[in-house]
Amino acid sequence: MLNRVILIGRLTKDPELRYTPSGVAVTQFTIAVDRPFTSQGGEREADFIPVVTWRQLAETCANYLRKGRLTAVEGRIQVRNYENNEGKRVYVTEVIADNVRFLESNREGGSGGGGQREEAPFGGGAGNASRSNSPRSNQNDPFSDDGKPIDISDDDLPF
Amino acid sequence: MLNRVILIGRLTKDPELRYTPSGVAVTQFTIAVDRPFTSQGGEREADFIPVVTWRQLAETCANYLRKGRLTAVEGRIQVRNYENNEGKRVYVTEVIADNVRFLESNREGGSGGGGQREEAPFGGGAGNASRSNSPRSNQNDPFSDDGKPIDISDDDLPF
Amino acid sequence: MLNRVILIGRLTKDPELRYTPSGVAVTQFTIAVDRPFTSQGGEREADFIPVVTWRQLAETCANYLRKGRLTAVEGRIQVRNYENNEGKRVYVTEVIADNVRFLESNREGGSGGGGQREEAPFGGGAGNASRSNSPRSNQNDPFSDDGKPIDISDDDLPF
Amino acid sequence: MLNRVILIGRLTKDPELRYTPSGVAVTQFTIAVDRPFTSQGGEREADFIPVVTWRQLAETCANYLRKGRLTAVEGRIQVRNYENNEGKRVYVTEVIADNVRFLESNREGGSGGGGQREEAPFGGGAGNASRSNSPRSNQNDPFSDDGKPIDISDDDLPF
DNA sequence: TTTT
DNA sequence: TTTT
Repeated sequence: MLNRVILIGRLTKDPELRYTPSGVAVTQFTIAVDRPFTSQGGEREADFIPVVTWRQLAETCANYLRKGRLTAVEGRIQVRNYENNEGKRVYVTEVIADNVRFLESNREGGSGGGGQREEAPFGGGAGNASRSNSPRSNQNDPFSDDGKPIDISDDDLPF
Repeated sequence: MLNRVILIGRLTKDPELRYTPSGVAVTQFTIAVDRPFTSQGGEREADFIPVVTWRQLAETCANYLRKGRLTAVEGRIQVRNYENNEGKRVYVTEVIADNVRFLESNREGGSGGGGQREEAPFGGGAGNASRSNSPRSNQNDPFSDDGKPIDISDDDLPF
Repeated sequence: MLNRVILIGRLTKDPELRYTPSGVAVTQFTIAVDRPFTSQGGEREADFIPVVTWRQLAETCANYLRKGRLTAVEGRIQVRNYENNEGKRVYVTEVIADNVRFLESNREGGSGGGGQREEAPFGGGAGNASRSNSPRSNQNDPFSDDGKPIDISDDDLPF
Repeated sequence: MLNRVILIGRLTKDPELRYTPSGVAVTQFTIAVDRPFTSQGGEREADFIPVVTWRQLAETCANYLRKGRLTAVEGRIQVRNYENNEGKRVYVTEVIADNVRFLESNREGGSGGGGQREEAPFGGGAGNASRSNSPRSNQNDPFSDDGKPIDISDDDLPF
């Protein structure tokens, strides 16, 4: 009846833009959110939370977000489940974002390589960009159950 | 850096109160939150979100919450992971609640059987109750990976 | 850059539906939210927070909300200011709601008098109702600075 | 019953640290939060929202926050009211923060003058600093009704 | 596996 | 000015 999440953290990798069979943009990334306390052993800990954005917001995120960037995410928790190849039900919890704020537009030093270097639109979070992303292995993708290709279908389209 | 969740929904079952080896109370339940839209097929859908409470809040929740009750939960997303008996890493996402509001204190008609019928404290959510809960099978526990007993240890203690 | 409010409380009165000069619906009400602690003197206290809804949500709120009803409100804080008749700048803080959940659809006993008794749509908060509201004096309107008629113009239209 | 606010914006001035008669630290500042849309005239607009922090968080904010810094604030809405010198009731709405995150620890260029230049503690938001702040005119203080000294008393102490 |  |  009400389901609201707000996160501030840093991207663990560059975002992944894909398209559903019918051509709708989806971007996934993981945000690392430091916990407000240390573990019993005294180490800093973080939660690694998968985030999904759709349509224009997906394009904008793919365009402007990069690994390491401080980012605010607003959305709702979604719990999907599917049967894996061993016939076992697997639960996947993600945040479906409807608002993403880029809190660092251009990180000093950049993320090293020869990536795109686009400026975020004024204020962050809005925009209407398109982008042809290079293919990428999703071997360590937190969204996919290993051995099973990730499950993006038009059935998952929210709103 | 910031991690905040607010949910309003209904309990899918009575809550489960347990104790860590060192005697700290933990209560788990699942809250069903209706999505704000229907699926492509036109059915109403819901997300089933696991919630964990600790210490005194755990005792209060075990005392006053029951299956079907409308409840507000405030907390943060936590992603735990462990290796299951096949050596595979399993991710468990839960909401660690620090505030729970009982939006229906005594449901008309009750939940049928001969359960406890305690009144919630004025305003809901506060209180300082204790309770000796009868043992309960955790066969259908949504928190446990089947075949693996649930993993409540003092290491999970937050705050 | 991000501005999010979630409130659960009770309406202090029936909501007030009006229309801007160009015919856009606006509904205002005040929600009383109990504080989580008592005052130094030991009394329970509450904050009385003005809420504004626009367009279809305004119509639905006017139709289904009534004094005393437990209600969840999601929106953003807005601070308006204007010059009053003594030339002094007055600040008005309101929550502009984009999501309202009716947590009690039909209160047992009703609100006494011969008011409307409409049932909320399944799940609350959605719906597409229209309603011809009778004129109402705004003598005790919490939104108006006394002596000054309330200031609803098309300039205030959000989104 | 539930009252939660999350804001991300920039400080309009350096924060103001004071002490109640009994010696409790209070820090006030205003955060400017850009609206997600432009006004009818096409200008960017913002809400200027007063924030209050108490005790140790007050000391930390006074120590590390400065005019212009991007900041996340988590708290609750509080509506105080008092009678002004003309016998009129004045309502003051503030966000009482219980969590503040410093999203920019040391702004490039600084705020010009010869202010303190302390580094924020790792991660922002924690800390236990003390500071003797120089007196400051509160002529444009959004918290004070002009002509009336600001009203910080031990009665306002939350939690 | 699920609540109304 | 206020809700239960």
